[in-house]
Amino acid sequence: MTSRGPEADTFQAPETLRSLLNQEGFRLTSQRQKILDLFEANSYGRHLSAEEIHHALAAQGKKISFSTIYRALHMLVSLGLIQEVELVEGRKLYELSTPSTNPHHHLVCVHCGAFNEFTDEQVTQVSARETLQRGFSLVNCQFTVLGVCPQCQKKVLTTK
Amino acid sequence: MTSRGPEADTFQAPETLRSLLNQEGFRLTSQRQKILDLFEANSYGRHLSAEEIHHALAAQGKKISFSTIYRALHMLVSLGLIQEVELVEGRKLYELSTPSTNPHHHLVCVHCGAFNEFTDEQVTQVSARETLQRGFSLVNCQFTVLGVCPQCQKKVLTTK
DNA sequence: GTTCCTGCAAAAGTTTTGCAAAAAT
DNA sequence: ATTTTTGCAAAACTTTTGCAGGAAC
Repeated sequence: MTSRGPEADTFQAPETLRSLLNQEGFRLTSQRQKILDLFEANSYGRHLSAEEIHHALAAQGKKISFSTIYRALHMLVSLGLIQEVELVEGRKLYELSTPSTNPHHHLVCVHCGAFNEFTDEQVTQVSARETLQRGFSLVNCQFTVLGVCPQCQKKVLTTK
Repeated sequence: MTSRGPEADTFQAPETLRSLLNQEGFRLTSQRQKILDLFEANSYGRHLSAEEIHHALAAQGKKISFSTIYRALHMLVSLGLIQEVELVEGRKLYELSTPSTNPHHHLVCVHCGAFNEFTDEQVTQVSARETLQRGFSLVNCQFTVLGVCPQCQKKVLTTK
């Protein structure tokens, strides 16, 4: 399995998923379909962990083992369809890929874990510039801003 | 243990380490001293994992248990002396804190794991702006750019 | 002397792997 | 028919925790 690199930044229409997989020597299984469906149903900035995927599918009566989930996630990452982000410690999250010209970033509350997303042209430009300067090819960038959200600021003040 | 927040961004001279700890109800132990020494000896952008700390200290004939290492790291983070970064998956790295007005960011090769650091005023401004806009207080920000370094680009081309 | 800290060993949590049965091509 | 994929169970890996003995204050 090799990464497809930065050019793989457009979504695949559902009907082409099978041929995309077959093209790479993979097979379209109901498990993989369900997992990708879940991402697409949650496309508005939802991040999913393996645990959340397992739970959500179980709730729909579709039990998929963790090994299958992890293997599917790795495959989807290697195809460039989803990306790994690490907002929460000790656990990987996955989200649908966005075009590399328009990555989005995260503002996370260190107390409650709530997060906002934002896009920023300047940040995108910086990633392009830094990679170019050093001869790297750009794969992806993650900008995570950690702070304390307004609600938690109040809590902290009143608790102490 | 509570976070000291963004104001805790100046280094403590070694002789004041004890009083800093005592002030917070902690004690200065040889283990904690050794761990912090290691960070200071590696201050030029070195990131250390718990495993690397354990190994480095063992090499100096100073065996410290993982539980002690992890507990010390947590304490040093809560005091604002070091910070957690997640460049490599599934493992936390720690580095000496830098002033919050001058955070540095990372350009990581997804193939070999090599990384460069850089600072960027624009990125710093964006983090300040985003937190302000949403009423968050800024704790820290991590900008990680993933790419393929020049050496690995050559390897990939010749191997395929 | 009291309180905090260390080390051990065991546990917890997430992710990975080997293997036989099942499914996709 | 062949090759990939799944599910299970077990392992691997990093990190956390309980507790008795030891160190710092």
